[in-house]
Amino acid sequence: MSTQGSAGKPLRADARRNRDAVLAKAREIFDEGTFFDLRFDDFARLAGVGTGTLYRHFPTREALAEAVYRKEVATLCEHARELRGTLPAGEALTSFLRYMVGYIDTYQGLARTLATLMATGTGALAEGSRELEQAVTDLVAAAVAEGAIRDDVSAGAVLVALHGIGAAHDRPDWRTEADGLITLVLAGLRPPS
Amino acid sequence: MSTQGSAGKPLRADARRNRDAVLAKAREIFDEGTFFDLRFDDFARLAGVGTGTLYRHFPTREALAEAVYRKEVATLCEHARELRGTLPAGEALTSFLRYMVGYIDTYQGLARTLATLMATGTGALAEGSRELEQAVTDLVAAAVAEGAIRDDVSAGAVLVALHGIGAAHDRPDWRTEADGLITLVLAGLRPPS
DNA sequence: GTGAAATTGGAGGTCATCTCCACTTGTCAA
DNA sequence: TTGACAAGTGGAGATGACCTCCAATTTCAC
Repeated sequence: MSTQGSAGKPLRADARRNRDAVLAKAREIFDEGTFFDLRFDDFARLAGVGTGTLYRHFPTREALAEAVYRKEVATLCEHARELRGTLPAGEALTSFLRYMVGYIDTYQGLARTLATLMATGTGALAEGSRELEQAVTDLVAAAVAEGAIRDDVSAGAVLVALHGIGAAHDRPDWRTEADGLITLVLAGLRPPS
Repeated sequence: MSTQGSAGKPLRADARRNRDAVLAKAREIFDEGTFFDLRFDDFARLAGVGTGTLYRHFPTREALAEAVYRKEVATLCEHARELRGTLPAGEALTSFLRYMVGYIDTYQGLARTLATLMATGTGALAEGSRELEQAVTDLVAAAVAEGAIRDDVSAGAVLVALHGIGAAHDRPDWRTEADGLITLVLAGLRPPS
């Protein structure tokens, strides 16, 4: 955990303590999926800080969400890199897409929160999204280079599918449908022989 | 255009006029994509009615959105049925999916509004969604029956893909990616020979 | 230890949402 | 046509969430 805020300036000890407390509580509430149901003021109380402090560290709800989201994305990207290093590119891509579904399934609340954020579309997620996007793009590019998948469809198409899976997670039969979509996409990606 | 409200009770002439005025203005603003940026009170002014009247007819923003959305969905479903009647099932499905992308492309504002609504997930869209879902399910079932596509993936998977396309419409390269995803899904749907 | 600078936290201003009800308009039977 | 009652209207104002501001407090370099 870094000793500085998002701007790079070193924070005073008490400031850092408070910032971390807020982040920890936010992550907790993210997981519960109630992040958007809570009054922002009450949230400050829950984290044990005053509203002023909360607003100083995170000027908007979205800014806070983004801070939490960044850690998640970092973890996912890390996993993508690992796969990339240990498997043939085609399998790495397959494995990663399956992993994403499982990940979203496990952290349903998080998925709900993220879906809301994306749709509200304040662009707060731009940076985190770009990182994840890059990871998927790399996997796809590598698979194309190996000839494991067709080369006439962009990685963006796969990302849109993932976006849909994340956004639709409240469907009753979500897991089956998500797995099914990944199956379709992977089948569709096979190079025409 | 019906002469009654959503509950089925016949409305008085002035009530119907107001309701229609609100709906017409709502549709307009839907298209602009600013539906969620507007104060609900101001919206009443724009439609030429008092706030009380607005709230009487549509208790929430979502209720209003749903009323507009229903018409759109009805149009889309009608188109699906037409295709279903004039083309072989496999082609009807292909055509419909391509059509949906074009439709969303044309009505970007509408897409943005719908994406927000879905993510906010008040369930207000449940009924309209179900109708659209049924249309796609029918197309898929018919194609399976004809042996035009594989039978081991549910229509839900296709819907999730569509959901993603609708939700991701703000991506810079959206149109290409959406077309690409449809291509992948269609290719993935081909029966393993 | 001391002073300067950074940080805190909650009281209160601001503004969108929604309710309420005195008044207006439409409907229908005679 | 007219009267009387039901249905509908609309905007003033209550409500409550969001965010700002600044006096008091804490940290840290010297």
